[in-house]
Amino acid sequence: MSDLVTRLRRHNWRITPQRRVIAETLEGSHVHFTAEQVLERAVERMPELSRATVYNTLNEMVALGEVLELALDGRSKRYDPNADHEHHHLICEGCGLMKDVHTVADPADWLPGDERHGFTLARSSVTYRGLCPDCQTAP
Amino acid sequence: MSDLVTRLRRHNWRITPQRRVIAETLEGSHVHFTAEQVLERAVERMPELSRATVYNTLNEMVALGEVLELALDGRSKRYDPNADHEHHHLICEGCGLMKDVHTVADPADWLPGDERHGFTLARSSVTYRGLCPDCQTAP
DNA sequence: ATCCTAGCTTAGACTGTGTCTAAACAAAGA
DNA sequence: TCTTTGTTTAGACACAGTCTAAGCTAGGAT
Repeated sequence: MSDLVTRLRRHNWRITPQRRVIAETLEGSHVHFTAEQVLERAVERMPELSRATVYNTLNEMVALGEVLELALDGRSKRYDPNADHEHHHLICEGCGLMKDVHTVADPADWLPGDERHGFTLARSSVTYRGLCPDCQTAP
Repeated sequence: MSDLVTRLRRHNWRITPQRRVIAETLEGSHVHFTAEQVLERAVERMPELSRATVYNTLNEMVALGEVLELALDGRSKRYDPNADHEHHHLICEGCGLMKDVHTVADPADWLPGDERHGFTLARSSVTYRGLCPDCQTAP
């Protein structure tokens, strides 16, 4: 049973068969898929599923606050089902591998008041880039 | 005289009239333009400038390490001429306004060793999101 | 059970952003 | 001047994502 589906249901959001397949596909992997990758995998379980439904559904899950939308490379967006845990991302510049990581404190604490320009801060995210163990040895 | 042009020249990179106009357009503003915005403004000074040259030139300046490419919203990339100063970004979720900010320490210090998964860290960037003073009062 | 309505899904057209290609052009050195 | 190398150009192309109009489905009202 998908935990994401449970969270989505709490919003009184109809869980149609299509939406269930999409949510389970997203959550079933430990990497963060693009919309096309979600479509590709979800279609294996529901061949008539359309591209538009995948895009619509991902956008709605983001709007509900249960999925994070990551725009990290300027190519395609990636979707992260762990919106309920504060975390950040570590990306390999060689192969694109992405891992969730946790910092020792809230990044907002490192932004002094005179650097806030009167903004109210809602959220902060840190992106770390480097080379994963595989890409260090075989560049 | 554009400081970015000076930095670019150090790479033995030919400063053609087109490249100069593009670099000066980028640096002349305190906001971070998209490629299309650079084109739009640069064309006012050099009407025959082509779109391809703007994209090529921006990509080359990024490859030289003198301009940062920001992929923050999944729509278009933005280009930041201040690649020589370590800084981060504060974005208004209302109007999209983006400001450069400085943290009190290196974000890499906040990622403990057991969260690095064997990666070598090259760079870190923090994105703060919230509402700017204008958008707080007039949402 | 049937009908109605609201919302969901679909295929495909469309848009925006960026890349590629082939040809014309410019500059520097022999 | 001629050649070589690198730059610029217009337009075709590719990819990611959105929109539209039509059909479909589920659930409530009768």
